[in-house]
Amino acid sequence: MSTAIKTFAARGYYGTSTMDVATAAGISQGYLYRLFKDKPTLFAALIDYCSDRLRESVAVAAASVRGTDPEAALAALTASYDDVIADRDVLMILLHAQGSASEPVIGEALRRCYARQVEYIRSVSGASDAQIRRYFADALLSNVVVAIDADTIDAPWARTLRA
Amino acid sequence: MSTAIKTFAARGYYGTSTMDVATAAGISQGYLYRLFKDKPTLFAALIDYCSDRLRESVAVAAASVRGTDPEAALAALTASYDDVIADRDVLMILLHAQGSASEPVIGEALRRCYARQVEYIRSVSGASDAQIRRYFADALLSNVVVAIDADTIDAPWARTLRA
DNA sequence: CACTAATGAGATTGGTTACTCACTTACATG
DNA sequence: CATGTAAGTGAGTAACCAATCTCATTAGTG
Repeated sequence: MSTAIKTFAARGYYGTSTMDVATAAGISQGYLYRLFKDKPTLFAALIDYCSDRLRESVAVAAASVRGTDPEAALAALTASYDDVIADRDVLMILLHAQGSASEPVIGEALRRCYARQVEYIRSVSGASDAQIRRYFADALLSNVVVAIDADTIDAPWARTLRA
Repeated sequence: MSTAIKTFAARGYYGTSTMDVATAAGISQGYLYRLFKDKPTLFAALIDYCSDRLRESVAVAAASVRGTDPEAALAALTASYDDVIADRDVLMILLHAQGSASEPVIGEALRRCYARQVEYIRSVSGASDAQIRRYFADALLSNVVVAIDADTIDAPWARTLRA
């Protein structure tokens, strides 16, 4: 499962063949189709997996700030998000998923992921709509910074985009 | 050029064949390879085109707020950004490009686009790093909302994500 | 031991892909 | 008219892809 994520993370849904995934996972392509109905279903399963990882991370961070005000709680969640995307794979899957959302099964999985995340964050932080929106906006900017390697570039524009 | 954008916008770099693009543009696939060296070069050209569109849009909005304070200027720019992504194609190209940034030619084009945009916005608005970062974070959230069709969904999480 | 179900590999199929190339048309300019 | 060249085509090729089908191995059960 995590090998599949690594594989898809590199070149996305369309850019990765089922053979690539099977080889990386050390199984035959045929067996892959016994484990998953088809390619969209496989990719959607990876999104669900990433969704779980994100939720776990939020849960851990939320436990340590129970009872504080929403603003401080969100700050802690943002910090934990930066931890999750540090390994770059979960992040890239979500990023690629956005581009493959026209595939129905994938689009649904992605919307499920966002829905879950928004409501969970709302419930543990008690934040307002505007605050939650800011949280996601910051997270998405972090995504892009990592995706385009702006975090390793020493230029004014890159320094501006990262905090 | 704009037909190529429409085509790639639907399924991204890896999900769109050069044949798809040629057919949509009403030319033969062979001629496409006379116009562009190879597939990555073609896609990078589209990114440059989108970069130009974005810059134009910023230029127009900036002209009408010359001399005001940075905060108000940025607000105007954000509004103009929402106009640009209204047609959804430019937006989708940029979104897909993030997922194809591992392709060297594409990654470079994308970084060029961001660099240009950041510095241009800085120069016309005089905004601080933090303000510029907020501008981009908001823009990226708008991107995602459109990409996952959250703007047409009537659910609490979707309403939270859009302003 | 015999029977069955799960787990796995390999070959195959029908279709698509990026990219090339030999060839034509149209339009110049001397 | 001749000659050069830009604009354009259609048929290829070799590789690759998702998906399925067949066959071998293992494990468990009675």
